[in-house]
Formats: sequence, C-alpha cells, structure tokens
Amino acid sequence: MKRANRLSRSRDFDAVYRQGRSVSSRFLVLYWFGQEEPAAPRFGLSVPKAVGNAVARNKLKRQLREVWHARLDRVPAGRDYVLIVRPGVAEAATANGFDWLGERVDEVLAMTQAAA
RNA sequence: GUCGCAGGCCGGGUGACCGCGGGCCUUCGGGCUCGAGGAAAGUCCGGACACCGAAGGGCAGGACGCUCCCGCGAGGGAGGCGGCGAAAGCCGACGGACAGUGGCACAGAAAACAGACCGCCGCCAGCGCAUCUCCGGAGACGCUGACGGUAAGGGUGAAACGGUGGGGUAAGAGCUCACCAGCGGCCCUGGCGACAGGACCGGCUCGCCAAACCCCGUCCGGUGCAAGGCGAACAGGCUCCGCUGACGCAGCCCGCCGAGGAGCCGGGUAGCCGCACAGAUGGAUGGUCACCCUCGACAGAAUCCGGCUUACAGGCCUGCUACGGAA
RNA sequence: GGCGCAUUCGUCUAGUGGCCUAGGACACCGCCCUCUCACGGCGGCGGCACGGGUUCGAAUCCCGUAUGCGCCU
Repeated sequence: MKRANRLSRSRDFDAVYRQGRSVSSRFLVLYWFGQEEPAAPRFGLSVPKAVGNAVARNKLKRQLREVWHARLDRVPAGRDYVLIVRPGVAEAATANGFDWLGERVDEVLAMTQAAA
C-alpha cells in the first residue's frame, strides 16, 4: 500500500475519531471522515493490545492491509478511514482463514453505504 | 535396551505469481541486493553513549558477602562446606550472634542468664504417735512451717544449659574419671586457598534469628535516547530574581564557581541528527497455489552491547549413573 | 520504549513474624420478626494472585512469575 493511501499523522487519526462517523460489527469498528481536499482514500489501522500478543497483532495488521489493498478501487474516495479491531478477531481469523477476514471488512463497508 | 542425569544444536523445506521496508543503479519501464529471535520477551543487573557544574568531599541511602582463577563490573569456571538422592547429579544471599540493641507466640517451673515452682537432702521449731523411761522426759516415724544445700528427675516445646557409664555425696552436680559430641588454643601433614585428616593442651559446655536493627569488608554521583544536539516559517510578547552572590548536583550539609538566570504563550513545536551491514517514526516479512516430511512450540527488533531470569511442540548429537541382556 | 507502584472473601477494605482457624461493612443463602415487603435480630457461605526460599513458625521478610494501574510524549 502506497504512502499516499495511508493515514500518517496522529492528528489525522484524532480528526477521524472526533469528527467522523462510525459503524461497527461484532469484530470490527470503522470510522470515516471526509477529507478537506478530496483525493484518494487513506487508511489507518488500530489493533489494541487486548486483541493478543505482538505476533498476533502484527499478523492481523498484515492480513488486513492485504484485504484493504485488494479493495482500494472499490472504496469511495475523498475520505479517511480508521479500522479498529475488536478482541476475539485473532482467534476467529486463524480458525476461519483469510477469506473470512475479507468478508468481515466487506460487511462494515456495506454498512457505510447504508449509513450514507 | 529401559529409566534417569548433564552439556550442546536445530526450530519446517523447496518452487511459482502478486505485494511490503531500506540501500544501490536506472534508458524512469524497471533491475539488483539485504530484511526478526534464541529467547527479539521480562526490564532483573552491568557497560557504552548523552546531559546535569570540572565529575569534588562528607553524611544519608542502596547492592553484594566461603576459596581460587578470568573479568572494570555484573557475572562465569573450578573447588570447599551444608542439604537432597541408590548413583550420575541437583540445590544453597554460605562474613560476624563474647561490639551493642532487640525478638523467641502457645505450652512449660524456667526461653537466654541465670534463676528455682514441684521434687530430693540437712538442720531447727510445733503437733501427732509406736516404743523406752529414774515419770522429769527421750523419741524411730509421719504432718506442717522457717532457714539452708542441690539441680539428677518433672505429661511441655521448634529449641531446655552436653550424652553414656563408674566413682563420689546428707542429697547432688564435670565435683572427679573413661569414652563420645561440641568449643577455644597451639602444632604436624596435604592443598595457592576455602578446607580436610591427625596429635597435644585448656576451661569443662558457651542456644536460635542478622532475607530483625546492626557491625565489618568491597562497590555505587544522579537521570535516562520520551537522554540529548541542531532548530524554523508567521512574529515576537509578558512577568520575576540577581555581585548583600542568583541560577547552579537533582535527598541533606560542606566546599567550589561567578553574571546572568527563572517562569509563561507561539514552540524547544514541525523537521533533521542521535539511528546501526535489518531498521521505521502510524511504525516494514504478507496473500494465493503446488509438492515433501517428523504437520511445525514459545514467540516480533525501536539507541547499542554483555549477562541473568522466564516461556518453548518436536527432533538430533555427545558424555555419564543404575538395572537387565549378549559376546 | 523508559521509569515507578500495587495485588487480602463477589465488592470496598483492616491486619506490630506467633494472639489468624485472617477481622469488619455491603452483597448472597437460611431461620426469626411481620398479614406481606422493607428495616431489625441470629446463623451460614466465602479470601491472603501463583511458585520457590529464610525461619521452629510467613498474609507479613527475600527472589522469581503473572495480572492491574500511574507518570514521562
């Protein structure tokens, strides 16, 4: 994922949290907020320590980046996104596989369409 | 061969396509190359490095504590001693309790320096009484009480003031003797040493706790890369202290220095350096497929290095103990 | 990443190395009181985070592990 497609400042995260909207499922929470000068979508990830140890968190982040990368052209542009992982995802992901993770992301993305 | 013990090692592999981070090259299409661990972990010890005043002194505080060797040190290796084990082997913060202070619950007479509740013994007094009698008394024995001696025995306790036996005594006691245990001194032998073995002498016995305060010896200044250095753009502004000594080593005191310093707002911010032969600053190793095997544990670098500790599927190698078998 | 602190019934907490079989309050359960509930009374259940060590003896002292919290940006 290119640098232009990533959230890179703590301020940007704060802006999305404070001023953006959010949807959530059993496993994920997705915030989004419109950019000041609409451009390509930017993406940020937050995996709390409660999810697991460092190895489990790193693995989840890599897989979720892969998932997001595959959906870049389908995601509405002009927005910043922050995806938060909720506890329990690591165990479910190892049990159900990579495709299952993709379905969970599609789930919350569909909810943003409904909310908009 | 089985069980056990010690030490060391590996920690899925190969290939294809699509991706990620750094570096180099580039004809800007891309190409080449490197890219997590033995513990990267816990942050328990050191050190490097950086700042605090030049890295000063004392107190306070902290860490460590058998011997030798290596090491600045933390620590490691080899040994001694003590404990566990049948053995190989494992475990141990292991200086000092006659420098001082303090503690040892319950139980028990008594818990640390000696003392004496019961008991035992002597003597005196009173009372009772067998017996004797010169009828005045004497009185074995028993009871009670005062005084004195003694510490052998006493349902305790984690621990009881050496143990066993002989002598000795009114009763007893290291009071004395023999052996044993322990303590101190001196000497001999072995060892660099801790220490081990032995001989002699002495007083006869001196409890445990210092991971209780403490004493002795050795060592340690503090803070930590969010340390610290450079440092914008807009755009500078305000308050206070100070040669009668400020600010300054941060717990305290001393000594020392000597002109600037402290606080607030933008801002000591952004960014760069620190920062690496992996190496970022939202933080790099993933996805899919195929084949093979023993179907893969614990687990992910954030300044670096060394040590300690903890976690770990399965497998391999070497040495050793015990038992069994074969030659 | 670095530094510091804490952990005792379900919850909040007491606890000079021995009076500890760890005390109290709230909660929970049973009984009594009441026409019933509440209040009140009596009784019960239930805990020293875990593993070692020092000591005759550890919730307490020491070491390690686990968990939680705070500060530095």
